[in-house]
Amino acid sequence: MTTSEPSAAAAAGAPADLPTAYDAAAVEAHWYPRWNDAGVFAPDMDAARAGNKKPYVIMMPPPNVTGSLHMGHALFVTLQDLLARAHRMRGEPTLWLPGVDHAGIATQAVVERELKRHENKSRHDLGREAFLEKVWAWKDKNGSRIVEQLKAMGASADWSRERFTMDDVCNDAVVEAFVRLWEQGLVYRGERLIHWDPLLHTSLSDEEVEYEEKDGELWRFAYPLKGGPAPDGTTEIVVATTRPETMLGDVAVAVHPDDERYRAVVGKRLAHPFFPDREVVVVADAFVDKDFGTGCVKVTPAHDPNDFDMGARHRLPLLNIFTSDAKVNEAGGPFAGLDRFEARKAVKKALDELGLARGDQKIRHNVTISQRSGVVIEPMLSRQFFVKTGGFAQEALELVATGKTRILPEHWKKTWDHFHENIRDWCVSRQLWWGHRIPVFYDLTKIDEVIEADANRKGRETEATRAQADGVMGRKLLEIALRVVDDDLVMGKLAVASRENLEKQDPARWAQEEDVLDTWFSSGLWPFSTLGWPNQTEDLKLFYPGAVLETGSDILFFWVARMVWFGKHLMGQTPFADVFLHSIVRDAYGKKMSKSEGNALDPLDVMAGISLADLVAKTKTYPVPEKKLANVLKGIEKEYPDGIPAAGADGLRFTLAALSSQGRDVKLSIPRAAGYRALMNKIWNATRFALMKGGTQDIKSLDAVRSDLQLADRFILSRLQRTVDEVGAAIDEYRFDAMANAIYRFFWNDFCDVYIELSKGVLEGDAGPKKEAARATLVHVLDTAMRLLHPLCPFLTEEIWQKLPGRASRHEGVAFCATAAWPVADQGLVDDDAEQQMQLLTEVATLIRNVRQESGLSPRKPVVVDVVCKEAAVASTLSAVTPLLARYAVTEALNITGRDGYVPPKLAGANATGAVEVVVHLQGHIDPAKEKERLGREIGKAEKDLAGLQKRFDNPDFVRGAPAEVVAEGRANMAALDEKLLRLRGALARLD
RNA sequence: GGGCGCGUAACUCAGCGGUAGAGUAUUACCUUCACACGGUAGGAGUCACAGGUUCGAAUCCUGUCGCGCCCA
Repeated sequence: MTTSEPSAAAAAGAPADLPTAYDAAAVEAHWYPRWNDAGVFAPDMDAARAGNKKPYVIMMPPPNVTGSLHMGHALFVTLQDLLARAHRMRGEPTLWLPGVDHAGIATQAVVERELKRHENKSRHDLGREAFLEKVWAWKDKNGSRIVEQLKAMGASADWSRERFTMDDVCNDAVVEAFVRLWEQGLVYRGERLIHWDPLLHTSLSDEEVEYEEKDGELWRFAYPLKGGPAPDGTTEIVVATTRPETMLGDVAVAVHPDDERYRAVVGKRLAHPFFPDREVVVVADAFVDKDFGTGCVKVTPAHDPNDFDMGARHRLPLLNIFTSDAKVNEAGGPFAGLDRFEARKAVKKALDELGLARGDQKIRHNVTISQRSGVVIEPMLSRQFFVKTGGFAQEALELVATGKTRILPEHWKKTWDHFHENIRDWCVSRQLWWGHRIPVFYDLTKIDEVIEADANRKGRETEATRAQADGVMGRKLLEIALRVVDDDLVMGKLAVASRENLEKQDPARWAQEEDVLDTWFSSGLWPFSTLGWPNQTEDLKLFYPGAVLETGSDILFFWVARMVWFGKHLMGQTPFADVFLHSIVRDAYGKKMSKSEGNALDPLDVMAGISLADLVAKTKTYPVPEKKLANVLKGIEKEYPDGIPAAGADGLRFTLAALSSQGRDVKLSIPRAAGYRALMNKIWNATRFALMKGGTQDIKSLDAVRSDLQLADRFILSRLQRTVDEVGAAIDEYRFDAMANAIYRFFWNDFCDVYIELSKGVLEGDAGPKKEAARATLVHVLDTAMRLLHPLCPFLTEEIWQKLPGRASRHEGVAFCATAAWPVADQGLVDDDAEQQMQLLTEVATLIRNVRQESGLSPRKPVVVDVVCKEAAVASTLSAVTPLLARYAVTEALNITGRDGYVPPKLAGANATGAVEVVVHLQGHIDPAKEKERLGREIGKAEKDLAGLQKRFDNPDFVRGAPAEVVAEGRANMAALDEKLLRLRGALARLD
């Protein structure tokens, strides 16, 4: 590293040549590679090894390789980068580890779609190996886009440690984790009802499905009783269903045990209209809702979760009626081959023709939708691999309950608990190719033995024994065996989990499981797989566990929970002390941003700016439904009539942080972003001012001028210390909005509006200690403020910090703002007196400005003003700063006087607080009528305030019950208002 | 059906027991030599509604309505 690194603009010439507007794009392009090349983003390994300061570690939530930057990414980059940069500046060895996720289903779907479009082939046409080659090629070509975009936002992640969930390091961790869980009995293979996506041909986890409320039809039909009427004369049972086609798989009808209406039929047999020899029995089960529909529920255990449970309770058979495409299979007799929705029509028609239809009614009901493909999920009975979640859930609940892992904002704790208290085992196998192939191997030499054992146990021949008899062998036989043989036999005799690829070693004997693991299995290992686990690497020792996991609340279950389970189980401790969940970025109307809604804003467009025309053109490329498009475009034209102005990376970051409160969503407001973008420019120009007016030569250190500091200097330095504390606390509490606001207030209101305005006089005046003090203060404040703002706005602050004169002596051997020391408040500079005096000064100035402005005086017209003080202390305070006040309020002559013997001029405008009355000489300018009107308004306001206060004091309990200081404050305010009113009324009287 | 969050100025949001705040927008004036992505001054809110607790409620409690999200 070198301190003589010239910045782009510094090289361009003298500070006075700085452009008058901040050019974000140029600055951003300039600094990012310099930081990166200098190794700023990597943790300080020596410090980490020394162990004096605890390393600060954040694992970046790996974006999908298929993805491109969206607002959710922009938000997490902003917040995580902010944390990483702040802690790095605090001297903590900081690791922010980035990476990308292979995103199994999403990526495979994208490549399959491309394959179909360009070559009109399916993945099966290519075969597993060739297809995977395609996916890897696609990943290599497109996978870096998202990384480049993260960098464009300023992400100070350690790219030298970047990981991919399917690289060798992560892959080893997945295999190791799976094998361990298998050996511990925490993974099992079993036949369960799972969510089946008939389009993607794979199982999904409980978390990968969504429920959508839709209009539907509750359709009724009758099952006739077998063997004649029941004792009470009942001849049929009418059931109501939204899925008539599933009656092909019905094995029972259930009624509530307490339901008088059906007491006589419980235990009776019903006639299945299409399968006379099939048993359909009436059972009593408390699950049934007596008041829903007819109070009778058809039971299809193989295609409905509730029915599955009921089936288990009543030992009912499972009858699968669908193929993997969700078409009716051979069990559906005459309906075999029909798609489930066609089958619905056909079944209804057939039942109608049999005279069994019993009417219908409209109903709103929930339909289960695949989050991945959007099609209706089919609950299917299937053999899959599951992770036992009971133990993990207990540990997860405990970690959070005891505070070993904190979930923030706290209201998410309940959601966490609820999820873990109701969790079911996790289906981790996916019928995909892209992903981690499950490291389970089947021993082909044992197939015959296992099949026979299975048949013996069942006491009948099976599909497998028949296949054996037909001479089927090897993998073909394995496939059948895996479908048929009891799972405990497979687990116990046929299958092993192995770290070695047994199939590669001995393909004649071993065959690897075809399925891959759920993407979240590998993501769950992310906090330690990325550090080299299971190898005991130095990184793993130094950087596990992490400090905080920052991510979107939408993946609390998918990801965070899994990391906690695996981290606790495999590493022995929670992977992070804090979980901070940021809100979901929504549009101005609170809708989730989504391309198909047409309301997605591209962070890059907000950074670089985009015209209305381009924005419209871009939206047209989004998959917005035809019907909606016109409305969406109209909305855009209304929302962004002038397009979106370029906010720069820093502007976007500041906006996202400022808007990220503790609520549940962030509504991105472009007008508000414009305000924060203006702040960037304001900061830039304040720097221009400092360099132009303060000069760059021989800036003294603050210590050297400490005894020469004037009121304005002391004021801004005091405010700076408070801001340093506020910002530090805000970061520690994850109150990023508070951080942004504290800086905004300090920079705009305190530094620019007050300090710079007041220091102009000194800076333009003669050389001397006061000027030296002001120059030193100016630079010191900018230097500190830039470091304070750096985590949030790294580019702007680096650019400015580099330009500040005397930097080398203040920060010896430090090359970047990014590596400079984090500001620490100097309590010796906190100065209540200075702040109070400055407040008095600005108040008085505002009184004067108010009078002159409301009187219609030209702002540049100097006026004569008397400031009449009630107390001598106030008078002396103001007298000491007369030049400042005169400048601030643009007065020609300023007379600070006591009240005794003061005679106001005949024609004057007046204003007052409790402490002072300002009298503005207005001869020749005044319109007495207007002035009276203005005074009347002022009096009215004061009276209203006074009345409010008076009301409190009218209640005797207030004085008795309220704390003394509140009462005292109220009294003081009342006295001040009384005084103010007295002065204003006096001024009004003088005008008559 | 259960849970969570939110309803404060025209918009986006802070405040969460002591007389209502910010940014944007808006009105008037200002091409003042850091910045018109600017300055100065102003206008703008029965803090969703109804009860309750309290000397005092936007803030705590209960209920109602509306919006959003999550889980069944």
